[in-house]
Amino acid sequence: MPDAADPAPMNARRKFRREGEERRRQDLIEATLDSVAEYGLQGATLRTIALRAGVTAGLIRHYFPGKEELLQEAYTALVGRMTEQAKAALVMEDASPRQRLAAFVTANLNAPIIDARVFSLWATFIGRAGSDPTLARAHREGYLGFRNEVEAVVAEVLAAEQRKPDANELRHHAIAINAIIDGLWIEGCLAGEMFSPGELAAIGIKAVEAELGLVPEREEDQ
Amino acid sequence: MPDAADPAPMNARRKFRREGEERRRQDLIEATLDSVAEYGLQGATLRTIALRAGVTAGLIRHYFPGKEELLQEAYTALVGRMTEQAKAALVMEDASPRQRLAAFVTANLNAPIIDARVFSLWATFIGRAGSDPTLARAHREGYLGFRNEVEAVVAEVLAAEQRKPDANELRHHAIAINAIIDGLWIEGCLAGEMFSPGELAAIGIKAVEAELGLVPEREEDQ
DNA sequence: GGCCTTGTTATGCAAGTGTATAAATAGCCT
DNA sequence: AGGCTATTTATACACTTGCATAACAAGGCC
Repeated sequence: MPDAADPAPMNARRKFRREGEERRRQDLIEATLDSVAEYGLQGATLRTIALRAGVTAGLIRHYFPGKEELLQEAYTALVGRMTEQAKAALVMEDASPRQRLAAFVTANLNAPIIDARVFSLWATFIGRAGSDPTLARAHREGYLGFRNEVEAVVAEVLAAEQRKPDANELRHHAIAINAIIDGLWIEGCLAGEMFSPGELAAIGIKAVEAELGLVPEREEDQ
Repeated sequence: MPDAADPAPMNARRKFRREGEERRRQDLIEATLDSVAEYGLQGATLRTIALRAGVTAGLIRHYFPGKEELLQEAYTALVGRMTEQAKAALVMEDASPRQRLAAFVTANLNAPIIDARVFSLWATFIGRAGSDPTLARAHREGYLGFRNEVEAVVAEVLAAEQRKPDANELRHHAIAINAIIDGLWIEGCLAGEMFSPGELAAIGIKAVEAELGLVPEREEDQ
């Protein structure tokens, strides 16, 4: 599509800038995620991605062996970002284990983790995990990492309450809490406008504390 | 392109049987779901679907205006089947509300609802809900129907315990329980072999009863 | 400034896509 | 049994897709 009203030679070769390698790869990956989120895997063609990245399709092959690899790298980048953000909420200094757990739940049930675009991406990719071992492994690792984090905090919380759960108990708590967070995350991503701000987090904290058998805090302590 | 050296008529027209209309549509929808589950939306081409259904691609156009409509009908059929199965566990005569709730949780966390194929389908379609209003509405309706069922049972359970929750309390319980079931469902579908049989259901029941503040039953009562 | 490397564009191609249309035949009706 | 009709197959087509290759020019280097 040449620009119609242009005095300069119509079939002039497109101007371009040379970006650094890392920058270009990053841009291409981001454009890929955008395209997948918006149009799905089928709509994310090399041309669409290139258009979004502001380059022409051929360039992609300069940075990636093929489309498959681009998609895999994009997915890896996505899960990396997700788990990183999620875990970031756990590094609170001088906070009680219980507060850290609550903060963790809250962080996972608000923006930017509750986000329709990220959810769309997650669902699109995870739907292929059943038949794509690469995706399956990427997910498995992310999931187990997340659950281990949960299990660690749970152990701290219970220890602070003088309770000594055995390994299986701990595992079950982690699985359940993980499920609560995942389930609420999905609900929030898919139908965010059905919940008032902070409502999901409040529901999540109450559910998690009930699961652990923690006695509700008094109003003024919160 | 006639085959020159062949005595028998190589290019004989393929034999076929005429199936009833409803049967054919059903077969085509099933073949579509199979194809999507196995190859994803991009891999589910008309030819792939037709091959799986044992017909040729052209026939699809005889039953559906286009691929788009076929996919939508397939998704509608899927969510219909899912919610139907889920709710079926609730129609237990002469069982206490608490037993019915437990049965509901158990049913949702075992085969055939815990199923990698169904999950793959769900994820693939739901990933497009963000940009496809038709899919979004189909999901929304299924989700709300499910949550209303949950809310109804929860109300019965609490009533049986002489507790009178207000509307908001009830809603929050339903949202949390829905999340627990969804989250465990995902974990089971994605990594079923990580859990022993019945383990997810046990975790789910405990979590749900904790959420509702039900006191654990004594061993011999279970 | 003029070259040289290589990031980038442009063009081409074979395979596959959804859709349209024509040809055939299965199976019901009389 | 034989014709009719609508289901089904077969073929064609325009278009898109991922990938390959050639032409080009941006920007560092001397």
